[in-house]
Amino acid sequence: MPRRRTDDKRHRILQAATRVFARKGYFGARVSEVARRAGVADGTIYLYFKSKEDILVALFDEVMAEHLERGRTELRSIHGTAARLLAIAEHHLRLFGENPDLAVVFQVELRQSTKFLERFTASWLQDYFSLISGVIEEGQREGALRADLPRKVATKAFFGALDEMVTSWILGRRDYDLSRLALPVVELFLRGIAAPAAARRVRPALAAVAPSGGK
Amino acid sequence: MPRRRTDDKRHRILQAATRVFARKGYFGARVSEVARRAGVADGTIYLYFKSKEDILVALFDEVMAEHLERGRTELRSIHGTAARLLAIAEHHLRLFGENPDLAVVFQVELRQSTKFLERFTASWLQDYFSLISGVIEEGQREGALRADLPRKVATKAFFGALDEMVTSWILGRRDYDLSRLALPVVELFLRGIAAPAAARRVRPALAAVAPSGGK
Amino acid sequence: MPRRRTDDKRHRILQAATRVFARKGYFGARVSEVARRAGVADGTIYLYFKSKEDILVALFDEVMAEHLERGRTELRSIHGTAARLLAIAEHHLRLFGENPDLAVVFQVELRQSTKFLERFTASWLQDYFSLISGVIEEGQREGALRADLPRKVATKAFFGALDEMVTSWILGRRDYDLSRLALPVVELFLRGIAAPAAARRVRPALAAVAPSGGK
Amino acid sequence: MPRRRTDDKRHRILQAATRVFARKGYFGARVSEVARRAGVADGTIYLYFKSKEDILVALFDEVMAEHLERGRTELRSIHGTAARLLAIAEHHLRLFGENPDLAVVFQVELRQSTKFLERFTASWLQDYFSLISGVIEEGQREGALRADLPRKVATKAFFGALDEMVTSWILGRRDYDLSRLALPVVELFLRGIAAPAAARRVRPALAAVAPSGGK
DNA sequence: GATGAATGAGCGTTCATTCAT
DNA sequence: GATGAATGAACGCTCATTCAT
Repeated sequence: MPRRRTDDKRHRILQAATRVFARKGYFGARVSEVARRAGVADGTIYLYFKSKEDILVALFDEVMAEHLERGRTELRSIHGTAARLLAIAEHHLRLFGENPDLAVVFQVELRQSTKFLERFTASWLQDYFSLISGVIEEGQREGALRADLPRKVATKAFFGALDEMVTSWILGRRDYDLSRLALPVVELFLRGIAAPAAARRVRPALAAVAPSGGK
Repeated sequence: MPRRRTDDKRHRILQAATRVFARKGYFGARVSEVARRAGVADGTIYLYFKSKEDILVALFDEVMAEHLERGRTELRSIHGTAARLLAIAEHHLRLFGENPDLAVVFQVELRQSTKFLERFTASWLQDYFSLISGVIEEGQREGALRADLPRKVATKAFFGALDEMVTSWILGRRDYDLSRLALPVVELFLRGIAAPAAARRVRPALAAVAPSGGK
Repeated sequence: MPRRRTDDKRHRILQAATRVFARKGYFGARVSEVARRAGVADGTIYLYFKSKEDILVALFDEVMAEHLERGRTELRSIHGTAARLLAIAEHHLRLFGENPDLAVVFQVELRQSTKFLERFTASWLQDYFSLISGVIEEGQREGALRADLPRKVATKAFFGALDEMVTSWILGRRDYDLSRLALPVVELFLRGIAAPAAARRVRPALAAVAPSGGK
Repeated sequence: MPRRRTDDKRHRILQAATRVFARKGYFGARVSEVARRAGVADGTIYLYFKSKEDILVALFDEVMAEHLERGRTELRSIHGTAARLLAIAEHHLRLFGENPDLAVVFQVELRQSTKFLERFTASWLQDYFSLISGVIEEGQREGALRADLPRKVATKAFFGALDEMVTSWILGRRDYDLSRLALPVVELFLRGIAAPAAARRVRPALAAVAPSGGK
């Protein structure tokens, strides 16, 4: 598949931007540094992107489009709720574990302002939540998952847990394989951390203390 | 404990900063706007804070110090792992649910750059993680919690889930009581989402598909 | 009349701008050069003016307001159409003859774009035309001036003649006193250049050749 | 005289430039817009013109060369000072009245900087002034025009009057035939605006008030 | 000749910070 | 302590011009 010279240049700019945004932060990043690293002139950037912000947006849109597409494709051949959730988790953790710069951009830089975050939430995060939520719903229909927990909360908790794994890894020494955490996260999500013997007492215990327990 | 007039000014600056940072983002916020809103001159800000960044750091340090202190105090009078986790979750969600501007600053603005995020992780997040981790450890010692899950992963997952509740709430319409989510989050954390009958099959099912399952 | 420090600074910026705009042209002028010449920092300019363009506009508005005001005041004590027209002409030519930089800005830089020119026409030029036109009208009422020429054309011709004196002087060696031209210009305007004996034949002669002569 | 294909392209560029310069101003005009409008590639412009500035210069040189040439030719068959001045005025006003874009460029854009204006003055304006001045001189020799007015001042006044007719027309609604003004302008130039009875008193009246009257 | 992608110098403007009052 | 006018370094972006094809 031959790439047009043009696509190559665009790609190099995105790569350079990922690197620079990850190291300096979006606001700290200089367009001229992105250009230098991409091996193009400053002005060339503006032949491919409308503005500095547009680079960030394109970066995230394109990565996410591909990530989601791959996720959906893979899920087609995987059956069973547990296996599917594990696949999602591994995908997620692998994507960022293998691209730490990308991880930094997604975990940190993209959340720079509610503006970006809202855009990001409005587009791919919704899709991602749908993907997860769909798997959960299916599990509930099949009886593999409990139906007495709000699905939305469960979806967010699952995503939040994965997200925090990535964030912690990024900010830490990154000296372990991030995707290895998929298994414990999914297991925790499915079985909880309560000891089996204690599990049946969880609900009454919580009900006793929760401020809304009386309702 | 009488407050000096001076402390009042400092406090007003922090309040104004919370508001402005929440609305405009840290980089979009203007020191002069913070000053205006605080009812002081631009230069006055620098009598109380070293720099714009210092305002953000002070903001977060002080809020967190108080939050953690209150959390620790409260935990002394609460017993039982489930109840303690619920207390932490409620505390967390109530703090931000009652202070949306603060929530925006903590969820979004503080994560603007790895620099801030690292500082934030290095200080109070470590303490917060210790608090959670301590409760989990105690639960494991007492037999209330399983010990076959990495405690660190569980801690991060718990925090990540809470964090995501806050982020979603901020970015959404904020038309529900955030702290109400404490109960389902804790219950999910403790019991998992797998149906009781299916729960015992989770581990073998995962082991069968996990790439690292053979280990 | 004590000047506030602030007014002094503003004034210095306008003076510096006049100089720089005259020498380099508006587009060729650098804001930093204006600042340097005014002895202020670049940013200080923006405490007094909204933008580079605003400097030009303020320059012209203020000079013209003063010029017109003085012109109107002086005319009050001058009687007779010829004397009044002469006063206007001398005022005009003296203003620019004594301030060549100002002249350059007004004759050249201000006409840089229809945008400026329209603004300039809409505001003070209208007033200036009214001033001239008023004197002509009065002369016609008093019988000192012919009424068989369109007053608007006469007004523009008078102004155009003065304007061209200034432009030519600016572009030339400036080695004569510009205001000395007031007298011949006014005399020409009043009596025309035709020899008295030939004057009465002008109209028939023109009528014979003018394309619209038949009407 | 067959035109090479090449000349056509050059011509289209000049036409496009006239349009764009008139609408956006020289500095506001983009070379790429001129290219687009001319239907050529950006780079092609530089095969025909050395620079953006060169386009403007060529535009004006070529229009003026043709205008002057036509003017001179026409004057050969016109006799009588009044008729000749009228011919010049009509030519002038018709040229611009029929080409408003050209008028804008000549009245406004060309005067953008002393640099352009000086060049313009040095070349064709001198020729134009010579043309007018020649007619006046001839008139004076023949006794049709007074000789007691500085010829240079009269020339500039005549040109200035025409010039102002064009400028006013451009900036106004352009809802009348510009060339119709030739007749009143020439008549004014020849006979002046003073009422015949008052005309003989003009000189003494002016002498009485002119600051240089005592000389 | 013609193209148009690429270049990179250049500048108006912003705003955190300072400091004379 | 408090002020707010002044500072000036810093940068995203534009666009006339070039040149490999």
